Amino acid sequence: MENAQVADIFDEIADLVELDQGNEFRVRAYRAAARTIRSLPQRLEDLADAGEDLSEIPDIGERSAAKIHEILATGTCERLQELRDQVPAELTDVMRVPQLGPKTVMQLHRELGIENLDDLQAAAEAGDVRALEGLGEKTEEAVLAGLSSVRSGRGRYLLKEAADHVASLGRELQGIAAITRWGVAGSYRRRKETVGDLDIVIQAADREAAAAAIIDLSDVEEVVSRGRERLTLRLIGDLQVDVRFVEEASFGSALLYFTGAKPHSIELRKLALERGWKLNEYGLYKGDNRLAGATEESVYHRLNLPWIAPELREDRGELDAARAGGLPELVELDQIRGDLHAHTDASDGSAGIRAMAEAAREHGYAYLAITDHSKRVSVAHGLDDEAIAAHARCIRAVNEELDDLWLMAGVEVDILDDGSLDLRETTLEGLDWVVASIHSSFDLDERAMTERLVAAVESGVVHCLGHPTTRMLRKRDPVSFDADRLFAACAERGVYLEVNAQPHRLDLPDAFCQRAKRAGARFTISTDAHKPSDLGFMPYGVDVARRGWLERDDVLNTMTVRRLRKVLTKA
DNA sequence: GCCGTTTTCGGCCCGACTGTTTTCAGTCG
Repeated sequence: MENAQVADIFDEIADLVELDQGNEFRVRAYRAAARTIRSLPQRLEDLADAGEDLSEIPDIGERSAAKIHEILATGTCERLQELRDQVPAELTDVMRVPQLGPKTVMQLHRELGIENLDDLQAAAEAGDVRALEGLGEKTEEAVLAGLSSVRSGRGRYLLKEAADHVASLGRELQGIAAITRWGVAGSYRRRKETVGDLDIVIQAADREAAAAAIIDLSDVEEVVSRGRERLTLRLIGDLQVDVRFVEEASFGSALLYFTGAKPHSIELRKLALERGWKLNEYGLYKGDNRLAGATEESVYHRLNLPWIAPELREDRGELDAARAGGLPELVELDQIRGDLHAHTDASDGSAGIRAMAEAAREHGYAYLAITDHSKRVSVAHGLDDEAIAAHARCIRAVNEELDDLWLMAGVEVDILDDGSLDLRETTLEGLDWVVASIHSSFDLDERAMTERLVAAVESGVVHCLGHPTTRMLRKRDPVSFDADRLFAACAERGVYLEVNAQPHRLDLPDAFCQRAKRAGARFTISTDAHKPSDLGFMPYGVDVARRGWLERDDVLNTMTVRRLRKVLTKA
């Protein structure tokens, strides 16, 4: 069993305990355990088999260790079953309605018999919600609005969608005279693959004037709440924006606090407490005396830590690494020297070889791999052996005309159900660069899928595994495979794992990057461009890599063209 | 439920805002 599955069980217990008894500390303990389990470098199953004491793991005590053993042996645990008997499982959906926390949900359950979203909708429409003690008309309206938002599946936005909002909002904020300085915090700043809302920290000479001007912006649909410190808005399209006004001396501590992630902030506050200080969004305090706060660096520094990049702030080991002086030097966008996955109109792209090459030159790249689909992907007009060979001749002819760009003749070859490849070995051996990917039979069981992927890795003719989990954000779950086995195979055979930069893919996901790196694997970051402008997706791939702790040397396409040629010849 | 150079009990990060309230609980981040 994978760690992620064990972690899911702990998270479900946390959800149900929150409803059942509302002991927030116990809930937090279960969630901390789940988070730790997810980011554990080793498999729990292996540790258990080796007779390791699981309670030695941070955030895992005697009781959680016992539960893990039980889960590994039986696939579930008694505590979870008990909770499911006591609390209707669907109440956790009801908790996702904004404004409804555990207390209110249990009150609705007790007094109105509500067990799921449908019950809640009916009760709210009948006016039963407002009749309850402590609830009123406004709450009922908020519930109805929240229900439609939960049901429509809105709630999380792709990072790129959020970036588009930030760009337009930014242009408008720039024009407001009362605003001295602003910055986006939250999961957007941590470059998470999807974001729920935008957190913006604003320093303003005149808060009233700034707030009034912001409310007046054309994108704003509704003012959700408004106080002296905070302004919450809903934009057209439903994205929620939390604006926080801060003084100059607090700008850094506010940015730090609102960037999170929450567990990272809590750990920092504990470090302050250990020294008898207090950390909040206004600064780091010793009594009434502010020790730091104007910049993030000043706060980290007083806590005896180096500044930590936002992408790492997930409480996935970054604080221990920072204390030990072992933070990674994260890969940066300007270190990328080429793109190793791109399509043309020979398969399902929309531009010719030359147009793609031109676009790569505009990005300042030294190389671009043209990797059209193989025949199995018939909807994409995939190419057979003869067509691929002919296409490669075209690519090389164009390459002859270019003196500042290596246009690599490649392919994205399909991995068939049994792990064999969709083109002949001799065809693949004649190419500069071979990406192998899955585009069908996503529902094979873990064992079969692992065999399939490992077979491709061990074929000896593949350079890189394309979008390894094949997930589509908000649309398709990742396929299941034994990650440790696959990553070990990649490390051993020198096959690169692709971090696909398509905004709806972002695949390999960040947590897998971290694990694969520990296993000794290496990576590419590529856009999978289907038209020239798609080469601009590269920043999103770099974001994922940074969240996955990857450094320059982990990423093949940070190499100069000379080194790249050398490495590929050797392989 | 976890944790410990305040150590086996009694803590657990901290503040803003709203709604339904006469002093605060609940939710959110």
